[in-house]
Amino acid sequence: MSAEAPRFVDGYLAALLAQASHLISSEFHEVVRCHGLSVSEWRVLASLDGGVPISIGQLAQVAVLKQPTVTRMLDRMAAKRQVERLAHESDRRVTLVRITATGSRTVSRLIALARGHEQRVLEPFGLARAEDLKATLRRIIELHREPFGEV
Amino acid sequence: MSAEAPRFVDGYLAALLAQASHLISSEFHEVVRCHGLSVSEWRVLASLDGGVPISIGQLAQVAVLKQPTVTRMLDRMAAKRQVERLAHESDRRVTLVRITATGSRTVSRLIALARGHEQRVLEPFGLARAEDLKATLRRIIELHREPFGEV
DNA sequence: TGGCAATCTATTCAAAATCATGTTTGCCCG
DNA sequence: CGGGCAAACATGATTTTGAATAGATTGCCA
Repeated sequence: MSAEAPRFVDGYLAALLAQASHLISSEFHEVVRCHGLSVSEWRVLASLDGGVPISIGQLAQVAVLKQPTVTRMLDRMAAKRQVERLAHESDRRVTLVRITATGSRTVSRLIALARGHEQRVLEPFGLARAEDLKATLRRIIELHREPFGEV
Repeated sequence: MSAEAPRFVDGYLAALLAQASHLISSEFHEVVRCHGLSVSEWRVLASLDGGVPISIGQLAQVAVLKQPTVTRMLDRMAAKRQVERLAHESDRRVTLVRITATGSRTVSRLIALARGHEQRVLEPFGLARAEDLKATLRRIIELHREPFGEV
């Protein structure tokens, strides 16, 4: 019967997003480590999956990392032949990054596992509510991405 | 008319959560910095708001930080008289942490601003959809919190 | 066309986070 | 009781991160 004063963080959207993101990601990051990748490497490879080259800046945005972090990580990952840098055709300021066949093999396995994990996470909510959640998140992202964060 | 092959990360829940969390939080973190706090300090103070003492472990969970990080941060914040450590009555392994009056004043201002920011973020979605989002996030958190993460 | 602001990546270096481990306290059970 | 084990926080060593900045290239415009 005691009316617990609700904590600010239990109702604050940013806190809920951070907490949910952290809990869900952490679970899968154990799998990632078991496959010999760091969390950041997994993010980079997952972001590059599909084979379409993107710039370092875009990669940083998608992988939720800072540009200097990505630059350094690419050095290591290129040494391991997981990714490769290539020049932009018309703009020589830009360095494009592409996943290699080696990197692709690695990340394919992990993506399959990630899909399985995601499915287990979303199972209690049902398809409709799961899609609704994703749609809302996508809309939030769309509304808050850097004004000119086009592809 | 070209059917773009959808990127994995555009449909992957963990990626959507991370991206949304990052974008929303980052926006407000600029305000935090302007008030002379680091992002982690803001998280700690916001987590302690309300005045109820909690353990360092709990604080780490709520603030989405590791225990050693919190321990060291508390040293600095205690020196600035924003928080204080106190002993647990019955279990001397536990260190409880409480926000001070000073810390409370600081965080109150920020919380007011955070509520304003949150409102602007959620405005495009309407009250019902906003509450629905929060409810889903809370349920995800509940389902994935450490088995015995009781208060 | 020359020059200047803007854009993009690399680099630097100090601060912060993290892993592994140590220390203290509590708990359980023979 | 007391030894073994687990929990909670602190600490030490190392890695990672990030803000600031440099370097290189491009776009703009007078």
